[in-house]
Amino acid sequence: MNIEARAQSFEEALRRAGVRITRQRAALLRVLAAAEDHPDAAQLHARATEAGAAVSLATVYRTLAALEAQGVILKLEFAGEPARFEPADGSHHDHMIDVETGEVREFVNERIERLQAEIAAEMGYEIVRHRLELYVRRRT
Amino acid sequence: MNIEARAQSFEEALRRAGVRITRQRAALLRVLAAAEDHPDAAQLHARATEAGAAVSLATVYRTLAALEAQGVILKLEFAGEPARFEPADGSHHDHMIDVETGEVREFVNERIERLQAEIAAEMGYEIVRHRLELYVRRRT
DNA sequence: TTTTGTGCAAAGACTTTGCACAGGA
DNA sequence: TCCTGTGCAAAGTCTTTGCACAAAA
Repeated sequence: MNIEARAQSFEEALRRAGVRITRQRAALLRVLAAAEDHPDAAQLHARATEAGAAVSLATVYRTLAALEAQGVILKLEFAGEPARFEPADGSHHDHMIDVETGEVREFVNERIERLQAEIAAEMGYEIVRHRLELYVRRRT
Repeated sequence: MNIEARAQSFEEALRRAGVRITRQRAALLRVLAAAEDHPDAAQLHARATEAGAAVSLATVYRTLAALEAQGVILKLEFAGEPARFEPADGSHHDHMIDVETGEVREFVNERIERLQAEIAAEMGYEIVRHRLELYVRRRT
């Protein structure tokens, strides 16, 4: 999905929620749509500013909250750092964080997903959501 | 392991680190050793106070940091709540959080552990630590 | 025009820290 | 005695919010 199309789908999601598309939000949606990493609120704010669209940090947080409520972005809360955000288009995946560089990589493993569901079921629960993060170091 | 024995092992760990055992720390270690749930700093503070041992919240945080640095307790950072702590005696386990009640249950699954290591290895990494949390709801 | 959004600064939640005094070893 | 620990309050970090003004629809 290209950047503009993704930004459009963010706009639709917000409109669906009865939220207005303002200059600030439009700019922020494009910054988010273009992000290939997993930026935090401050980084998104900086990128929007850099792109010439002044947006206050408060608005960044408010817009992120609205997008998250609509389920079009995901909030990632890794250990000991500010929350990061990513578009929620694709399929579910988990994260691997390089403790040396801070780089985040995504991965999926069907077997792990299945095992999680089984474990929960055995204990009498169903999974609402889960969080699996591998903090890793490059092998030498 | 009974409470006193566990508290003793905490003391030893601190002494090994060249940390003094003060009245406050001794009290806190006992509160921690007795905890069967996964209390946060404020709860530990309240329990110590209730037990008649006044400890400031700052000291609670400082002592928890020292214990964590020694590896005898683990800091759990679940989504959207203050950090919780648990003794690190037993074997490794992951956590299942009931989103309705906040109750935390522990579980282990050897297969998931192995799969995680495999995934990391395939991508050229080794795991430093990991975090697996299932946010669940009781099945109806 | 009506209603929601924005920016700012203040407040909030959790955690850490500087400093002067207290108290372990 | 010497040096670390303690309590307090202040500061720090990330995030949310009240309010008056601005701007979508």
